[in-house]
Amino acid sequence: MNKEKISKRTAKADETKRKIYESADQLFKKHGFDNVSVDSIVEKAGVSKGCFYVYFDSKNALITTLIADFVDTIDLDYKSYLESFPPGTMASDILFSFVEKMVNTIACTLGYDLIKMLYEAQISRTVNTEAVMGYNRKLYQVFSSIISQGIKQGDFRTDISVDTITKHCIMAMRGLTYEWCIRYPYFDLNDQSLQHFEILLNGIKKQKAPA
Amino acid sequence: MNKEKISKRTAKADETKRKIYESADQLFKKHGFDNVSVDSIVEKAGVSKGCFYVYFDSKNALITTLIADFVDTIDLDYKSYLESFPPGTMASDILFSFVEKMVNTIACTLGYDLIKMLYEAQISRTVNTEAVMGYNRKLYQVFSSIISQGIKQGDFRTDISVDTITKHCIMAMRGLTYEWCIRYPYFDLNDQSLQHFEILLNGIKKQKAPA
DNA sequence: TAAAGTCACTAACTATAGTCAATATATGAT
DNA sequence: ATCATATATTGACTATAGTTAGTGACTTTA
Repeated sequence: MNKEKISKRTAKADETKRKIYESADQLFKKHGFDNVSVDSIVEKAGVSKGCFYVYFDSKNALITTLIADFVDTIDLDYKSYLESFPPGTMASDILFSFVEKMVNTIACTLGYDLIKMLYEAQISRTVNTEAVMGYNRKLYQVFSSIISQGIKQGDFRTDISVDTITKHCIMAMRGLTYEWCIRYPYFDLNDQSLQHFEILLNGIKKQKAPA
Repeated sequence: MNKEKISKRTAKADETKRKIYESADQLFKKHGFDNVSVDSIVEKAGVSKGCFYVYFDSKNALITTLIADFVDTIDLDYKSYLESFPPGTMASDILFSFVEKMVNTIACTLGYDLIKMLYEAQISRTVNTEAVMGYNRKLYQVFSSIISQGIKQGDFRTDISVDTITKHCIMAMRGLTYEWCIRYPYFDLNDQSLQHFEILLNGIKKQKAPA
């Protein structure tokens, strides 16, 4: 009976959750993830600590929610970037451009602190990062369509499924990003990613007809 | 004047450090990294908490020391494994066997808990993991010699340096391991690694003479 | 509209990593 | 032997994430 009802009570609850979320967002942007405590978030939001844990399972969970919301925007941007290529463009060219686009987003738009936090959250597994690593993430569709195109153009191998190649590519990108995180700032994500994908792409392309 | 002197004092200090190290090792093996507090370690070792922080910078630092010690043993094992191949074996065959060997070591000998802890420690960067990720790690030499052999045998590309290929291979292995950590247990490290290296190796091999 | 029930919220609590000023003890010089 | 110095060690302290029993406000039901 009490489903979907916007009562005075639920309205207040939504407002409380929003206040916590906004306060955290502002504090994180100002001081960085590592320098903001739950205490400072709830103080700014004007609620108690226990209240925080009603709406978020953990500090990491809140951070991951923030990131997941961002990822959604990012993936939409990726999608429109992909659609900006004129039909008939070689898939391998698109792939390289797209890798550069991703690298730029990771290193510049999102930035080291945020990405490091996300990768830490992912591996600590104290929080559900499905939105970022789930195979239904829009990013997989974007990659998938590039690979499909390469196969249609007769340039890519056909003995491995589109789905499999897609997963290996995204895993490689994640691996590169992890390496960037642990070696920062002594690792040029752009150079290394392009070099790595040159090798990987070479392994995905159909071999030239043997003699 | 007081360098390298084994006095009653330094002997006791060494003994104290060893006690902490051993106590931690035993407790970690028994309860897992996540379920052992610094308090419980110092209690078992019979020293104070402050004393712990004289010998180890953090709990993570102690864990990483334990892991680094283990890694040393592992790398020696890798080296002797490599030397067990008869001269003239194809480098690409060695590479695949070696990947399987590494996967087995990671998943079975070391195990999920330990690897997850290491990867968390690496990315949190609250501790120096040079021993594991430093380019002077023995593992790089082992990989390097496989790649060199492939080039000598005329099977691998020569337009990228041995050093570069080595780094990309190890980074790929690290990426696979990271993926295993975040998707455990729904990710078959063995299958995925072999499949991934099939692609990567394909990209490293010299193309068959074009028609 | 009054009682019963549900839900948002509080604040004091625990657990645990890490710090630091004070203390105890070994060593070296006179 | 005695004192001064260096160093190993202590334990009470802070900081911070997360828990929980309790309270009061809102909603439903009779």
